[in-house]
Amino acid sequence: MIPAQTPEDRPAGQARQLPPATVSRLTLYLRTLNALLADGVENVSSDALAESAGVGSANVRKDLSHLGSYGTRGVGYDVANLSRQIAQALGLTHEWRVAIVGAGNLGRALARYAGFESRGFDVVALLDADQMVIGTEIGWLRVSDVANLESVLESTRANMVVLALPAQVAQSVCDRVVEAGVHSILSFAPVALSVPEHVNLRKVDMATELQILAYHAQRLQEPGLERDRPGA
Amino acid sequence: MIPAQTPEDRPAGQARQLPPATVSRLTLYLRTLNALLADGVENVSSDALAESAGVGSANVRKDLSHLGSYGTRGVGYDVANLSRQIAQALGLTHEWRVAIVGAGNLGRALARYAGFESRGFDVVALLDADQMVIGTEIGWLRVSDVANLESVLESTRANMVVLALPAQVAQSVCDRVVEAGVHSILSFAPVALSVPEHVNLRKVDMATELQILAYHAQRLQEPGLERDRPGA
DNA sequence: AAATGTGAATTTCTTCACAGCC
DNA sequence: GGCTGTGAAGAAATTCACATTT
Repeated sequence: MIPAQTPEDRPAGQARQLPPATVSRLTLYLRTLNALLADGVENVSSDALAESAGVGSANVRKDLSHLGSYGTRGVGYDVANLSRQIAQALGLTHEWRVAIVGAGNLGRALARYAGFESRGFDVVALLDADQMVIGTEIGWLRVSDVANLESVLESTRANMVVLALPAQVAQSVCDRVVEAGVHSILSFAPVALSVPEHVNLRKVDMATELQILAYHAQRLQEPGLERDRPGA
Repeated sequence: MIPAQTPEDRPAGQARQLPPATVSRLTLYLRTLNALLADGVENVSSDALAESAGVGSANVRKDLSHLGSYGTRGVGYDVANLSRQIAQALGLTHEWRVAIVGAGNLGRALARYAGFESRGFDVVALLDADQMVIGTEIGWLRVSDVANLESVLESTRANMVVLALPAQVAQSVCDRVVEAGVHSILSFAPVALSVPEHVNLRKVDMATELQILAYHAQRLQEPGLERDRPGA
């Protein structure tokens, strides 16, 4: 009978489900907005945002329109307000406590990465399986034994986990993390992990990125070598 | 008008431009195939590949069909052959020499990351601006002075560059890299870089990934407006 | 005049479903 | 029977273009 909810229905600022492509671009806009904010800039156009994110301006406007109408025609967007709206839509007003599993080269680099702290992500634990590493201090954290994963997650109330460990052990640690009730996982392990439906898993894979570059590079590099037909 | 050219036109093994989404999945299939190869498995079905890459099997078949018909109906794909075909399509038969700029935590982690070497990417140089770090050995490499970027890129014949440096200096180093003739760049700097048309730039951004996780986590966590209570 | 917000058109990507081959 | 390869259908994302507002 009554439609579930018309757009005007929802409390201002409470967007319904955003398209995935939009979500990832919103993070880019947010970064630009925060830089502008630091510079004291008050207004920004969709064109300027598009430029700094490397997308089209119509795309920016459509993305932002999913959050509501926060722009002013003829003027642009208020930097401070839009930054706030995006942060809220992305859930960055919550407190996120991140545990990093794996204190190898990558895990250590991540633990010290200033970008996390400055964006509202608190690194609350660093764990490893190597007895030589457990107990040492890295950054301002003491490395915990991954054998105690469950209790560390609980005592630190971590609600996100970053996996920075070898492919061989990634799945089993991942299972324990899920079992322990953490449902947001970012994996750097070069392997596909399987998780239950309700778990959010994202992957970052550096070798994959290089391979994609290789594909494009190769195609530029041999423009017409063995091509029977020159040009289009 | 006459269609440009039919698929049968192209020399076997010389694929036409692949859709971007396909390229990134091919890297996943390749990883699985190489693992199977190491295990001595000879055949694999699109279903099995789909499972290990976390996509649908029709998607796998469509992706692979862009390379040509390398499967056998009723049987599946020959692991060794398919691995070779994908590697070739991705341009991994070339020799890729990677220079890493920035020997901070992340740069060091990348320099030691075994995943690169094992996938045909040769890390040939590591550069930094810090006099305390220049000249020290990390992994197999001696850290060079980024002031000599151009000559290092030339002498090592690097054809890819990984940027692992702070946002403030990323653009200027990026410009020098492009000017020096390297057209494939993977950036870990949390900033949008602008490059000429013909340069391939990819970005990996850890803070962005966490923000996307935060968005999804928040939605699960939100005390449902019209959501069922998560009790099951 | 300037720039947003948005339906409509377009392109790209995914999924379906089944013919064809082993 | 089992599994690939692929047109056709469907869904998602992007781009266009312009009415609308300041």
